[in-house]
Amino acid sequence: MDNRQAILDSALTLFYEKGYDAVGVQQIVEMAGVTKPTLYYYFGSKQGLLSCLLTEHFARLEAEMEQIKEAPDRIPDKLYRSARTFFNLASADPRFYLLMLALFYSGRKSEGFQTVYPLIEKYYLLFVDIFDNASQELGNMHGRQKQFAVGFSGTLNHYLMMAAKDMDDLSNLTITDQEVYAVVHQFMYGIYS
Amino acid sequence: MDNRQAILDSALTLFYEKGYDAVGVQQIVEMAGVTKPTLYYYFGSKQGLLSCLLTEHFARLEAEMEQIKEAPDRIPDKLYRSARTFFNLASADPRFYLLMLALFYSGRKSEGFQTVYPLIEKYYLLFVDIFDNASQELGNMHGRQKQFAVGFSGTLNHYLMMAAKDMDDLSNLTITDQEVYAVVHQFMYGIYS
DNA sequence: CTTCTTATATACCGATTGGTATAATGGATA
DNA sequence: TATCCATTATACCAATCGGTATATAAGAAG
Repeated sequence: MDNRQAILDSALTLFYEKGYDAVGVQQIVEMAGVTKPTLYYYFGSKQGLLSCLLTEHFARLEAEMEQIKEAPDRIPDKLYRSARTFFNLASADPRFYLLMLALFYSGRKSEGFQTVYPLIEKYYLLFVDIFDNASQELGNMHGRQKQFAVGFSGTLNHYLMMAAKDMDDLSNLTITDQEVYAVVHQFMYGIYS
Repeated sequence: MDNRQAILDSALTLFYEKGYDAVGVQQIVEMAGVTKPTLYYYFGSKQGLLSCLLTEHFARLEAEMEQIKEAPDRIPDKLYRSARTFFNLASADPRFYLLMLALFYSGRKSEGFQTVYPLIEKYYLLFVDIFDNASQELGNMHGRQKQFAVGFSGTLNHYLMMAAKDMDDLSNLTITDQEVYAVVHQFMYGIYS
């Protein structure tokens, strides 16, 4: 048994279910079957645990997103591949994705928001970059790149929120390629019009 | 001085800034310039305070949304008026709207979510109703009314999140009629296509 | 066998948590 | 004046909060 991993998994479940602030470290270690010093040995603090949890999950996006950014694809394809990547991440562990959303929507001065924001900003800036490099393809964007970046990621998040909403068993959250296409298609509609 | 109102206002600010779970009742009463028994006299519990806070703000929507539902307008007009109403609510007090969003995105088993959900569901069902009564106008919706309802309210929330994102002073959060039109227009695009 | 390092548990810390028992205000009513 | 009711403060509660000092167990290295 890997205690470190057990702690991470228990924390993810509890943070997702009840929220970061509402969960005590005591509850986490009990669920993981360890004691508090073990948690503090690996993660240093409650916030360190959250930070580590988020960073390790976000790492899965890293390579793939970098690839998409550098590829010579046209905008619709880049957006399609990005959406597919995000949806795959959400399917792989809905708990993580929904926790991320909850933290992102929480108060700016909260520990949770401040922990997740740097990670989210990274991928947000990557989207800005994609739209920046596409001025020639989409014509003059009049500085609306940021708006599109926020809009696109917001659209993806909203779609996943919708998909997860009515499920009580999140273990088989899947988004088909047709759905991905439809989401990106509808978003592009808004850009071209 | 109205102590009850002072408590509600302090709670709204703190809940919005740091999150419901991260704020203690002690902090609330200190900011309001009262003591704990005063808070418990008026609201009974911390959750009672939140519930009261949300209910009183939601009440502003009540009449207007009921009017929109009963009106003989066509779908685009109903959606436009609904959007305008929601945006006005957000403008009137961005703290409340963003708190509501944070609670809605928080874990299903959290006190905050369970408190806000019945209130949100009410207006969600109202949207479902609007789309239900519009089958003849929009053609066979193949049971996608709920999807549209979630999608529409999600679009509004997402737009307000966007608008509030980069503002450090939320006191003048305004959404113009042109913007409202654009948002609804883009959403309708997705429906007809 | 000894020493060093990694990993874990017992038992504790002061501070804060949501909540309350009790009493004292102060204005209206009788 | 006496009574009553709404409102507020002092002082307290057990429980939990995030975090730690100390000791110990186990395996690797010398």
